[in-house]
Amino acid sequence: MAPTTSGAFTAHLRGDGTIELVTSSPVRVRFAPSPTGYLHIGGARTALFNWLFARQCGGEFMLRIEDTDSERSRPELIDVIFRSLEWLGLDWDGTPVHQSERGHLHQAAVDKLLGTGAAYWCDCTPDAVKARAEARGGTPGYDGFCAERNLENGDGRVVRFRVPSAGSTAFEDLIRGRVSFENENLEDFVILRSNGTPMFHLANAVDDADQGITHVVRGEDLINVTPKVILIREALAIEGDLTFAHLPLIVNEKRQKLSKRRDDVSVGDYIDRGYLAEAMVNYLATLGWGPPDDIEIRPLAEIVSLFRLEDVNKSGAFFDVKKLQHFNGEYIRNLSTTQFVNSSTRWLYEDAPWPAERFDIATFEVLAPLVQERVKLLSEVPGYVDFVFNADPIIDDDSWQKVMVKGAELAAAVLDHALAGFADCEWTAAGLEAALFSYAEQNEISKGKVQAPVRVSVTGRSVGPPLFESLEVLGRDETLRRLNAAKERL
RNA sequence: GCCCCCAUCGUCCAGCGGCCUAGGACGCCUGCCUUUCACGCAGGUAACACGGGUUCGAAUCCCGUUGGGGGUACCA
Repeated sequence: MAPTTSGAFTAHLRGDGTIELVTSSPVRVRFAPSPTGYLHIGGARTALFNWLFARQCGGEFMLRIEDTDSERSRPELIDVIFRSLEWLGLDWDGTPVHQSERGHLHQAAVDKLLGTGAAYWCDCTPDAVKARAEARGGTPGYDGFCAERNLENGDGRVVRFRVPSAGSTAFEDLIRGRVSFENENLEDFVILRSNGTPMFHLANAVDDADQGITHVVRGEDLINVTPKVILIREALAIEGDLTFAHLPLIVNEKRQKLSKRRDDVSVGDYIDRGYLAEAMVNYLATLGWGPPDDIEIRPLAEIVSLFRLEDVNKSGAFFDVKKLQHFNGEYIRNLSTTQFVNSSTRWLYEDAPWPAERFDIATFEVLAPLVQERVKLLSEVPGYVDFVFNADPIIDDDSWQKVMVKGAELAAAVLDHALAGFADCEWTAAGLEAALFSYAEQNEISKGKVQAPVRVSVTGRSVGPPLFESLEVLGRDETLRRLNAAKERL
């Protein structure tokens, strides 16, 4: 059960570039989103797996906002990301760190690398780099043009890391085993932009060390940047081990990495559609991992204790909304009625398909249990009760066509029977049932066929909550009025 | 092109050399239950990419092929 740890000491980089070793909790992970978009499914899964790993072994789950690219970062999104994590229930430890506020640490690291010759200034423009690459034969990448020019700081210049020309850089990945890169395939990459801000690799290496991170759990799309981070750590003489675990990507139906613009994957959108956080988290946990006993739907606490980072899959997982919906339906049905009513609030009051003044919570509460066992998404709730809160039912054309037009003869007879029977029957579900189904018995017609015209007349649709309970809530006068209206429309 | 990773039902997981005539879940199909729908219940459909090894024995180990994905930025 014990997670792989790096021991009780963690390298800590001081502002002046020197290193100190500090004791720390055995495991400390971080989720490090870049505020260039909303939190999406992939990020949520990465956060979840980090969180599960930390919570399971009593470690710490930190947050770090990677906003070193001022051009792309959108500060207003940071709060959206926090709120999405809160919605998911992934609580974090300590105060979130913003990389943009730690420029001095990054600068100190760059200075140190410059001082030891592990990095150098470069005045090549991207265009020049590309032009030389094409002249060489199309192999992309920087050619080390400025490596021995001993340039000083200057306008428009960047700092590049001097990658060893020989040897290889490898690391042990908890999920993938040993991953190795030949250094000759790594170009001298930029660590400090010409505008003075640090690049991702540099800030990442420095901050992981400074925050005492022990395990880096992230998407596989970042696996190729790992050797660069390791090279930087080595050049900075950062001690202590960093264990990596690269998670398989979550993919779309074309088996490509989920993309914010191409795929519909914002966590916020799923909140809006009526998914429960518990269902989302539970489903996400089954993407790339499965419990040993094959029981997929279960409390988070159990997942926390069963989860093993080492058991995570290596291959990409398709985000199957159908299966998510099934999970959601299960979670909705497991709610208490009160919880269900509370969870439905925004669909009852905000974008409800009825005039606000006609809505009555007490009436809804009567129907709620019947609705609860039928919906897979909370956004479906209004569709089951709108007939009560609208002055007239919204007639569904297909339903009307099928039941009231094609079955016009039966519909007319049933309506007459209902009108007569409902006029003085006991106004309870049982009383209504007896009054209507006496027609089915007398004429030897299935109850299903008999209830259909009444349902369509009163609710507008051929599907919905149980009919007699619905009528009971609607009331005698309104029911008779709608039955008459439908009869005239026949 | 080059680098890295991956490969079991349509999909998500189980399987870690014999318990596999490959198990569970979603989906789909059948039936039952039933006032519609949904739930529930009982069934069914459907996979070890291919080729070589290793081994008494391979879905499981090794190599290759093919296929897929990720990366290849002064994004992260």
